[in-house]
Amino acid sequence: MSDTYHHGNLRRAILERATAIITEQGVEALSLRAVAAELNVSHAAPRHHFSSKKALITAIAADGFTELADRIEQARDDGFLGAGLAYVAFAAAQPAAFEVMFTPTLLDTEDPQLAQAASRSLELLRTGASRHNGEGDATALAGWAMAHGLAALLRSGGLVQTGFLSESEDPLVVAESALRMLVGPTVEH
Amino acid sequence: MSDTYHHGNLRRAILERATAIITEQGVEALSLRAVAAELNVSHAAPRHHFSSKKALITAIAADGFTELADRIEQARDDGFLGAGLAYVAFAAAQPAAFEVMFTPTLLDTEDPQLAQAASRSLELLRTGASRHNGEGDATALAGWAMAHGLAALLRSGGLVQTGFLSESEDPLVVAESALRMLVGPTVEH
DNA sequence: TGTACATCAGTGAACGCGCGTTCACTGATGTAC
DNA sequence: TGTACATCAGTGAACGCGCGTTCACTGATGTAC
Repeated sequence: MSDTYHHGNLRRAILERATAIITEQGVEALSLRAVAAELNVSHAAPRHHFSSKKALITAIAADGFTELADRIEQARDDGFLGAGLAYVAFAAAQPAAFEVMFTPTLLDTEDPQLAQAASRSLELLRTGASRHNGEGDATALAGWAMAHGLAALLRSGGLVQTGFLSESEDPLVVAESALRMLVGPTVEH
Repeated sequence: MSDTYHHGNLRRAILERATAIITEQGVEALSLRAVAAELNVSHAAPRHHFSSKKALITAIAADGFTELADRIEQARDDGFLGAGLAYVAFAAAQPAAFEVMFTPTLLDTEDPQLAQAASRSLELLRTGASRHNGEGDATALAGWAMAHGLAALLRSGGLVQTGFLSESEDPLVVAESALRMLVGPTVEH
């Protein structure tokens, strides 16, 4: 594979390397040239797949929103709690995408793929949150905020650093008990 | 002031310009040279006040944590709700600092000023949240997460864009009702 | 089955640019005597 | 009050670097006939 002229799946490989760099060193550290170099490909090669750096980041965000939507959809039977946990689990699994998805200065917000994926997942978040327990938008908003906050603080290391969460605790368990405070002790489904 | 050789308070001026740039265009757009140029000062001048770009960002974060701590302290009589609202209000007032405070890749985490300011405000967050209503760490964690999530989503425009929040609504009112869900209908203080 | 050709995916040299950093310097300020 | 001097805060030229982008190119692939 590495000795052929054509890479085979350079587009996917670029997305994966870029994601890894963002995860490890943050978006500021991302450069097209570094990605190309790590893939042993000329620095002009990525241009056939992404017309600019912003386009690459936008694609990462769009993929992220798609995966997030899929996860929420899969958790739809678990209503509010399911949606919230799916959100936190997604952020933990895809920290790079999460970092980039909510930073509009990095994105081409006009991009139709991104716009569609984003609105699909936010729509699911909204309806999925209230479907099974008749909660209103206020609860959905509170749940989104809490899930988002948990995800962001987990990513930044804030929770562990302050001792709110010990290394050994499962973030999802903590997330569940936090989210439960919003819907009361009622047993769901 | 602009016609003297000495600027007078270049350090403060740099912090302010840098903060404005981050607020308007994100951290990625920040450069020492651009800040110096906007202040009509040679590009080497900032070095007398900040030894590197990271040091500048670290100073912004440290100032941010100090202001956050002050705000939480002032709201201490309002317990959990006060701390949460102070947090959201701070993020709304100082979006640049907020953006930078929880992105460790941008910071010199060894910096003693930063470390001290950060731990002071997180300590206040923790104790302030539980002081007046005997809530445990679980509620404090949930409150922090919710406040952080609200702040982040307000900053990214996510809440308005998805229609969860209309342009005319006061974010703090929304934040209060969301935070209240965590402590129940009980009237405080 | 074999040839011609269009298309796609890569190369590698070159560009200009803005960046952070270094350096020897100079002007302004404050203090000791 | 005046002079000498240390210190501080700025200047401006120069550095090397990595970046995104452009361009003419070439190798590989797939399809029409």
